[in-house]
Amino acid sequence: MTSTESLLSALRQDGFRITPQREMIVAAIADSDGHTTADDVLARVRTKTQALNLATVYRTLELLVGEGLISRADLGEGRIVYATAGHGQHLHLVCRRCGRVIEADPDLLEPMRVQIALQHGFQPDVSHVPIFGLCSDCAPGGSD
Amino acid sequence: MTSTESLLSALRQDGFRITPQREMIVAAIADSDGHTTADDVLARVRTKTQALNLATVYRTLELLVGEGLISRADLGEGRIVYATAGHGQHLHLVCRRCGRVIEADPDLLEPMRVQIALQHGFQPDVSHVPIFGLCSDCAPGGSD
DNA sequence: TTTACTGCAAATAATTTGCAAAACT
DNA sequence: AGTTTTGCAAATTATTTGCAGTAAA
Repeated sequence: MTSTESLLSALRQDGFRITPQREMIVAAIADSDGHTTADDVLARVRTKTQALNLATVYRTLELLVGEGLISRADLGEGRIVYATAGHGQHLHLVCRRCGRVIEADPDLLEPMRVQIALQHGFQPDVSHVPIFGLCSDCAPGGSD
Repeated sequence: MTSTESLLSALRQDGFRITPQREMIVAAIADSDGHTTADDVLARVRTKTQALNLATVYRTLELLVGEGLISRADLGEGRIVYATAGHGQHLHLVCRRCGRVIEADPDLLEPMRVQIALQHGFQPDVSHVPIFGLCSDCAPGGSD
């Protein structure tokens, strides 16, 4: 079963209706390799049909996040990205200067996650963690 | 020398003018225990005088961040907080559900920071790191 | 048939910007 | 005096919302 199908059936099970718009939105999220924005979802769907409004994208994204079916990461500067929950963990290194987003090994978060859970009873959303800073190209005093 | 004074002299050294507005804004940031928003800065200053416009707050905050004199952290949902750079490191645990922000030991970041630097040449802004998730009160299946 | 969902357009809200007046150096 | 900075108000951008029509179940 594709991830699109499982997301849709989860929605249906929770009593929500499956509309063409929702199908297309979910497919667009699943298609993206795991990082989409509201705008991007609209653009992807619009390559196929005009039958989708941005407001609907927002509403559907909100619905999916609320149902825990997709995760949401705030990369700063209004950049909010979504990914299917089954897509695995992400550690995004977001460059404050050039805006570049680098993927790092999410296992690096494990020790910290465990300690935070132990010390504060806080459950970090390790599925999608943004870390801000400067990439090698933008860092001052770098070796380049 | 207070941190307010050092920030102002740094500004002056870089060729910027010291205005009453900038003095008040810098003092407000230093006064706050290290976490302020643009709105909060305006409110703090407004308790003393009306001679300050929100646009000026934004411009000054941007200036200070650009000069590296204060750090800026995006806590999501439009919550952007500022802190004086000399205020030490912060690890914010931001609850996605209730919005609570818990302070954690920034040393927890060290191992990850080192690995990220080694593996990607990326320099995380460890002065102010937000981690999103669910606090003990909001986490499902918690022990409460 | 019933009620949820969608599209449209207007409403929000936070931040940014142009420009003339005011003020730092 | 000369240039930067400020205040004001309008512009911008992303997101949200009301409402009436459309469609899933």
